[in-house]
This record gives sequence, C-alpha cells and structure tokens, in this order.
Amino acid sequence: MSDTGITVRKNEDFSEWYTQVVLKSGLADYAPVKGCMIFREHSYAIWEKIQEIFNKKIKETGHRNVYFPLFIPESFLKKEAEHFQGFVPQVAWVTMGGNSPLEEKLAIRPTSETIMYATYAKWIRSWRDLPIKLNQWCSVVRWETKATKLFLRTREFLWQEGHTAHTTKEEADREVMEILNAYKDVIETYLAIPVLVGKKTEMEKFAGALYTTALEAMMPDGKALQMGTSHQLGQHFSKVFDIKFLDKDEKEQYVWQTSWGFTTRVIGAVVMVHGDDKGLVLPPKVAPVQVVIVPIPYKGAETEAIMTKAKEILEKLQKKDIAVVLDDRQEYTPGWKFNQWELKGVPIRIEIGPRDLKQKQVTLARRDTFQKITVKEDETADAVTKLLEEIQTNLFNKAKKLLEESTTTVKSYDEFKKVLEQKGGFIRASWCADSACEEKIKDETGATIRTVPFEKEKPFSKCVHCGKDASEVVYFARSY
RNA sequence: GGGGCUGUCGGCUAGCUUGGUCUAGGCUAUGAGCCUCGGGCGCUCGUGACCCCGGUUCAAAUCCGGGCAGCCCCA
Repeated sequence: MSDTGITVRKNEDFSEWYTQVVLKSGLADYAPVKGCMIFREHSYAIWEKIQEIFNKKIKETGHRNVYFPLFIPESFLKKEAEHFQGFVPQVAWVTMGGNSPLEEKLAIRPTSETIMYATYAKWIRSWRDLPIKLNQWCSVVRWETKATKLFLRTREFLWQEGHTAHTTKEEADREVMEILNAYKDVIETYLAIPVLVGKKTEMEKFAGALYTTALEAMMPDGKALQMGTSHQLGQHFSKVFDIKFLDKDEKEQYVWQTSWGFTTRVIGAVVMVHGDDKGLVLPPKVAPVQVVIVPIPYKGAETEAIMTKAKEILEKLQKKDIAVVLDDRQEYTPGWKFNQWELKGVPIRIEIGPRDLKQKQVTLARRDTFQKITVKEDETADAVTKLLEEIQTNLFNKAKKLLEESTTTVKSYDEFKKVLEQKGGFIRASWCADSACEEKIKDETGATIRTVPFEKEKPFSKCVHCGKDASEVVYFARSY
C-alpha cells in the first residue's frame, strides 16, 4: 500500500480523511495564497456538470445569465444598512490603482446585490419591464479568518447568484420557492444528498432579506452543511436603490426582489457524504467519468484481441452518451488502475480479460458496493445504464438513512446538550421563537437553528432552553 | 475571537533536546530498461529536499526574531 491512496479511515479521523480524499483524488489543491484553493480538473468538471444541470432548469423558467463587475464602490455597499453591517467584516478592499490611492475604495464583491440593483434602477421604468430574472456564475471573496477547509471554507469560492425583481410580493414569494425547489432537485436528484428545507430564523437570515429559505444537509461527522439559500428581499433594496416602476394603475411602486445562490461547497458535501475509505464516490449523474474500461492484457495475440474488444465497448457506450474512458496505459498494472479510478470515484469499472474474452462477457465492478458482476458482451450498454441508475439511487438512499439516523428529537436542555456532545446531527426540538433564547443556545453549545420547517409541526414540549411555551419545532445543529 | 502545534527531495518521514559526524538515511513517487500484468507485482540503474528573510556563531536543518503557509483544540 503506497501513500498514493487514503491512509486513514473515514470513521476514525474524518478531518484528515477529507483532506486526503480531496487532495489525492485530484479534486483540489492548496493555493500559494492563504485561504485560497485551486479547483483542479476533476472538481471543475463536476462544477461544469452542475452548471449544465442548473442552467437548463433556470433557463426553462425564464432566467438568463449575465456578468456584472467584480468591483463594488463602497457607497453602493453602504446603502442598505443591514446588508453592509452583515458583510463589512469580511470584505476585501481595493484601495490603490497602480501607485495612486483611489478616490473611493472598491469592494471585491462578497455578493452582488448592490451593484446589480443600482443598475436595475436604471433599467426598470414600467411593469412591462418586469420581471427581471438574471443569474451570474462567478467567484466571490469573503475574507475568512478561520482555518481553510477545501471547498467548505476558502476566501474565494465559485457560485451562482440569481437576482430577480417582481411587481408583487406574491410573485417574489413564488420565485423564492421555485428556486428552492430547483435547488432541492439538483442536490437530491443529481448530487444524491437529501436535505431539510425550511426558513431561517431572524438571526440566521441573509443580511438585508425579509426572510431566507435554505437547504440543509447532514455530514457524517454530525455537522450540518448549508447547500443553498433563496432569499425574499422584500423592498429593502428597492427602496434604497430606488428601483421603482409604474404599475398598470399608473401608480409608482417599488419592486419586490429575490436573490439566491449555491456554491462550490456542495462539492465538499459530495465528498463527505458519499466518499469511503478508498476515496471519492461520485453520483453517476455528476461524475465526469462514469465508466472506466480496464483491459487485463496477457500474452501477444490475446492482448490485441482484448484491446479490440475494449475499443468496441468504448464506442458502444459513447453512442449511448455515457462518459467513458478506456485506460489503455501500459505502464500501469490493472490492480494499480483499479485503485486509482476508485480514488477518483468513478461509478463503474469494466474489466476485460482473457476469461471474459473467451466467454464473450465483460466484468462490471461498482464503486459504491465493490460488487462485481459479469454480463454478456452485447448487453453491456444496457447493463451499464441500468447499473448507473442503481448506483445513483443507492447513494441517495444511503445518505437518506444517514440523515434520518442522525436526527434526534429532544425535550429537555440536558438531553439537548448530551446529544450534541455524544452524537451531533440534527436535533429536533421545540422553541419559543425568541432570538435571545436562540442566541444563548448558540453561545452555550455552538449549535444554531439550521431550519424552521415549512410544514409547521406542533410543539411537543416547552421551549428546550427557557422552558416557556414553545411555538415552533425547529432543527438545531453545529454546522460548517 | 483565544490557545497550541507544524514546515526537510513531488508525498510521508529520520535527524533538532545537547550546533560540527549531515550536500543527510529510509519508504513512496518519478525517468530509462527488464518483467505478461484479474487488486497499488518484482528487479536493475538513475532523479530528487533542509519554507522565506534576518540574527547569534569559527560553524545553523538544528538556537533566536520576523514573515509566509498549513493543522488541531476551545469559544
């Protein structure tokens, strides 16, 4: 066993395991700049898959992609007080241009609400100009001081941010939900990670929003990870940026806005949720390589026959739009290749050796269970298609089980603390809806309210912290 | 926000306490060749490092200061 592989177990040293998988599978690397990372080919290819999926969805519902500048004048950022307050501790500033100081310093965007909305004000005159539904794929910078964690906490990361403007609150509400549902589908159907959906509390909402909705996933170490947010901004920004329109009754009104985003963090979630002691395990629907063919060559003539067979299978699968690679490198032994492709998380490996050749079959090995099966050569394509679906489903079900098993209902604060210490995960509890109570819990335990489910449940105890009457059932957790 | 630790060939490490033997050993990787290879096969010959800047000293991988970067713990 060489150092090329993962040297720790996922359930023994999770943190080290994560770092090794990310580095050794070729997803990412540290950059020479503190807090920054390099998205290598493997992770960028996954990101491109995600982009493809999400672009298709939002374009179908009338959104369009744009690109706004990286720099935001300080005065813009300051306009919405709560927004500015929320972001200013993490903003990186440009103060010099060449050798001369700038008259007004420029923020490197931590998010683009302000610069986009200043422009929306210019573009919107009448109800006929609405809705505006734009999205951009870009990077943003938030000057983190805490330790870097690849994909999860870096100063610069990639994301998409959508920004819409509507004539009514109801329309904006619908937009918020439409996007939230699109996110849920991308994350559950494609990334195979089940999520809890709901609203954020006042304390946890986006700085400047009326309310925030979000998706929360559970990692195997018991910490929650936010997978995306969709905000109803109300008229907070339209009032300060003066985004007005004349409605059908010729009355001047402020627009209702939404913004929403998800980041490359979701790739970190895929690593943590699905990975195992051998490395990455990628859901077939976002795997840049879905199938790898490894020929098992022997002597002279037979080797050639095997290679011919491998190429035939390659073409067959390509015709079915399966992302397939033939690993015909002669410098490496089959065993070495098995390990390398497993490290990279490829869902299916096809082995073709003398035995297979003789019996007109191929051997399929699945990444999620390590199970090997043989299928008739001419049934390969169908078998692969079916197996890819099975793997996708299996990964989701396993993750779903993890989510369910790591959710605990508690009725007292003692129980709350005990569960948090010993098990982690989501803690379902009744709460009085008072922010002061929420804050105390955070100070005392480090846990925050991750989500207030849309479907209100009846409180089943007094408030878990203060003992007063509870009004909501919410999910707490420590989070990334 | 507070505390602790670390940095040596591409990767992992030995050496550091007590400065000189250390232009430095091992594993792995990597290049060339041999090897017919169903789970990181083996053999031969090569390649390759003391994070950066400064200080102490006759002498620094080793001691001191700063920088850069990373890790862990607590809140």
